[in-house]
Parts: sequence; C-alpha cells; structure tokens
Amino acid sequence: MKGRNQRKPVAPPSISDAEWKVMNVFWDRGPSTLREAVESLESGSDWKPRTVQTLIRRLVTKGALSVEELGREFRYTPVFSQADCQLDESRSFLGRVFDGRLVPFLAGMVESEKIPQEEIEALRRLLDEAEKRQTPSE
Amino acid sequence: MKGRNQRKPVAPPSISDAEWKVMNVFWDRGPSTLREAVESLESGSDWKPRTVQTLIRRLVTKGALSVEELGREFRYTPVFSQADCQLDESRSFLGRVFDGRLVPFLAGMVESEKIPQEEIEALRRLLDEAEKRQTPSE
DNA sequence: CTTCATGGATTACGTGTGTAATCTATGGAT
DNA sequence: ATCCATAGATTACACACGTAATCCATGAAG
Repeated sequence: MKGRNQRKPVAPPSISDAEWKVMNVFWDRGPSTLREAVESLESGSDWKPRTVQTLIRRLVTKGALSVEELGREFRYTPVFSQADCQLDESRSFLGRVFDGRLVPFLAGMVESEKIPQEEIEALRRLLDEAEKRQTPSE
Repeated sequence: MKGRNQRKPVAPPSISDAEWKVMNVFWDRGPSTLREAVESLESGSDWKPRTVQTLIRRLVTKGALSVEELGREFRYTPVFSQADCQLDESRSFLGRVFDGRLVPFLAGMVESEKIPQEEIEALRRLLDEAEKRQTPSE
C-alpha cells in the first residue's frame, strides 16, 4: 500500500469544461507529465502552465487522473476511458435537456444543422448495426 | 421605458441543471407566477418555495425569463423557445465532449444503451427526412 | 384593526470553476 | 558553488450554483 491510494470509484467523476480539454490531452497522448500536457495544450489554449497544473491537480483529487512518481516529476494517467466519460456526460446531458430521450435530440439536430450526406449515411449504418446486435437472429 | 428593460440577447443564456427544471415548467405551462411554478414543481422536486424563487430570479437576471407585473405578483415568461435552448445546449455538449461530432456520440449511445426497436425506426425516419430536405430534387 | 401567509428583495454559505500567483525545493547550467 | 527554470504545494479571488433563511410589505382572513 503506497499511501494516498484512492480507489477507483465505480463511476467517472463529473468533469468540467476546462477539465475536458485537459483530459483529452491525456487520452490522446497516454500517461504524460505536466510539461508534456502543457506543451500539447499550447496550441489551442492560452493557459499558463500554473493553470494547467491546477486543472490536473483537481482532476487527480476527483479521481479522474492517477499519479505515479517519475523521477522528480509526476506522471498522470486517466483512470477512466474516454468512452466511459463520454457516455456518462451523454446520459447526463440527455437527462437534463431532453428528459433522457434520444429521438428529440436527434430531431433537433437534423432540423437545424446541415448534416452532410456522408454523416447521414454513417448514422444509418450505426442504426443498422444496433438493430442487428439487438435482434441476434431472425 | 419601464426601467429594467433588458433587451432580448441574440443567444439564449447558459442554463444550469436546476434552472432547466424550472424553465421546463414555464415551457410546459406558459407564462406563470411563482406560486404556479412552485405548485408544478412540488411533484418531482423537494425545493422550498424560496429556492424556486431564487432560481426564477436568476433566470430573469440572465435573460431567460421576462417579467410582467400582474396585480401584486409577477408573471414570468420564457424569452427563448425550448427548442432554441435545447439546440444551444446540444451544440455546447457536442463541442465539449465529442469535439462537435455527432457520429461518435450516436455510436456511443447505440453501443452502450439498448435502444428499443421503435426508437431505431424513429431515428431512421429522421435521417430520411433530413436527407430529403437537403436534397430538394434530384 | 390585527394577524398571518406569501411575494419580492436581500443576504447567506459551502462547493465548483476559470484562471492564475506565490512559495519552496531541486536538477541542470555556468 | 551559485543561480535559474520549473515542478509541486499552497493560496487567491471572483463568479456560478444549489439551497435556502431573513426582512419587509401587503392582501386576505378573522
């Protein structure tokens, strides 16, 4: 037992807007140090290194990143997969805004956004697959 | 000019979790007083009337509800349509979590949720319509 | 007329968020 | 041996949010 050994909670913690940008770096790059994260964020944000450090620390505190000592620096690693966190956010978003219902959400999107043809086809393929998976045979 | 005459902003303000619950009451019922809103919220939340009042006041301040004097009470009316607010939230959610892309969102949903057959069909119809609208003739 | 319930206004208070600066220790450069 | 850049730790600070309580005025009830 190495001390501050926070057990992985069952569900991902809630991740704020700014924190998502940070998490995306770790999901893209895998385990990284502060310096590496700061470099990755240089294009695409104008955060000072201290700001990034604060966000990382908060993510550690809330259990979204784990820490491992690496020489005199720390290396941070996502505790949850991006897919898990995305799913969590998706559910909470649909619940809050659309009473949990997917159909009105997509209705709004296709009505007001111009969905390019190839996306429409991709979406259709998703539905086909979902149907196949759920109707094993027959 | 009656004083606190805030002009309708072009875009809906950002609406928090608790505030969504309140806005939904006004979208459902149309213009209503505090008392009516409190009654509507009694089932489905255990908020004290003062809490509801605070949320309404904040919604007025941020320009999501407008006020009109009605005897000694006020009547509150949504400034933006529910659809507008939903669209706004949808865009910001997709941007934050899925880099703005719809396909990965739906991919996650159909992979991890059991979408009932009739919803799948409803979603397909939405795609068909979207396609038709975007390919006027030809 | 007095009392009470209720609305609006003001105030509260802990936590989360965005955005850092300062303090302290130390590895690397000179 | 000394100085600097940088990491982690601590501290900051205003605004948003969830969740009210208190204060003041007034219409309704008695």
